[in-house]
Amino acid sequence: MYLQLQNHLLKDVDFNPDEIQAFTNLLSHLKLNKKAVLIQPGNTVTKEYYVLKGCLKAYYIDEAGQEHIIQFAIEDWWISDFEAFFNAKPAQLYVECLEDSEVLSLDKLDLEQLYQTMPKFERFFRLKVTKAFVGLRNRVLSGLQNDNKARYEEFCEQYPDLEKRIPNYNVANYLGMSPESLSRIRNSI
Amino acid sequence: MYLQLQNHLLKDVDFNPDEIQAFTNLLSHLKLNKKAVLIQPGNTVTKEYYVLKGCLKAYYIDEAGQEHIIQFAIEDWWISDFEAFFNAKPAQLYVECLEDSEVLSLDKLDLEQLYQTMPKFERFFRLKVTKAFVGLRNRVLSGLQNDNKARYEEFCEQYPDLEKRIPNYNVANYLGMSPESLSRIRNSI
DNA sequence: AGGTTATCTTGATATACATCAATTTTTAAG
DNA sequence: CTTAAAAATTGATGTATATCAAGATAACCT
Repeated sequence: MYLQLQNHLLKDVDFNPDEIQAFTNLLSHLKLNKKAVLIQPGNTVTKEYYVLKGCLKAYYIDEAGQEHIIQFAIEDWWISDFEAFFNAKPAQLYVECLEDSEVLSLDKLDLEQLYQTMPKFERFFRLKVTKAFVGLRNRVLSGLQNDNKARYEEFCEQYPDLEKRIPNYNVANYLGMSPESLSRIRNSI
Repeated sequence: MYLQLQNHLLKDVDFNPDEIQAFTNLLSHLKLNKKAVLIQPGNTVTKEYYVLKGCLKAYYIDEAGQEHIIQFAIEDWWISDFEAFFNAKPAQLYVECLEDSEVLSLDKLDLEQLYQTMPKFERFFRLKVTKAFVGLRNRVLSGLQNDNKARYEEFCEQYPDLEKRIPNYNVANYLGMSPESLSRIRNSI
């Protein structure tokens, strides 16, 4: 049984074994290859994904064909097209594996039911979204405040594990700069 | 009794009158003048604020003395230094009135207790944070994707009321551009 | 291993936008 | 109303960083 997930759950809320069991019962285990696509624009997004192993990215492709990475996810992170998931809209994002990965998928309807029977999960996910919200707020702030170099250094401090695992041009994209610029920055450090 | 707030609450969750009453009892009504400061860096942030009337901004001042606006709030919005509020850290932001305003303040401890007795409020604020999260995610995306002009146009579409009420240089700041650039953009439309 | 594709680097050029400085317009205050 | 302060405009200049192009490494596949 997913010890990793159990620790993840208990970090924020003290669930009892029954609750953890109930939650675990809702999950499906998926094994995915690198480059596998979990979500595509237009899809109905009924799942969010907890990463057991591997690395994924969520990104948007604009009208000009440019990719924009909104989120990475490694072990212990959740990923989805959250706007689509929360608001039952068609997906706007791709969610794709950057490495061979294993994830647990959680269905929205199952989750809604769980909220009714076990409100502690409402708390759990409120706390989760709150953290994600604060993280995004700091990303916005970093974008307003820092130049490319400072933003990159901040990224390395904040996500040292990510920086090592992810192709450089993906990091550049996430930070809103060209791969060439990132290369020059790395060279100058 | 705050009809405005009542509608705000009922938009997302169907509270009964008792629940609304219980919630309302926790709130304090504040009247504030333009330029009044609700939160300053270093403060312990125990409150979040619901805007009945008026307009406020939350902003960060960096080491270089530069202001960076993270959030505006007008009628029906919530504002605070949410990172400090949620994580019980010292404030990093200022929260300040751009107009004479009236707000309702909600204390964190009271809210925590309310969550225990009436879990529907946990749901309400989960939904609130979720919306805020999605909004920020779109702000990040807009920053990655658009140039100054496109970002400004998007802002005007999304917050037509704000655009009219707020000094131009505040809008520019929020969008991460210079007031001069915004002026030229406005002239070119 | 050897070849093919993906990723990273480096230099030259272009450009969006910031910054600086001065003026005009608008708003506020006595 | 008058004057001062705040906000917006306009032009001239500078700079960070994108883009384009080509070559060098590194990773991947059969």
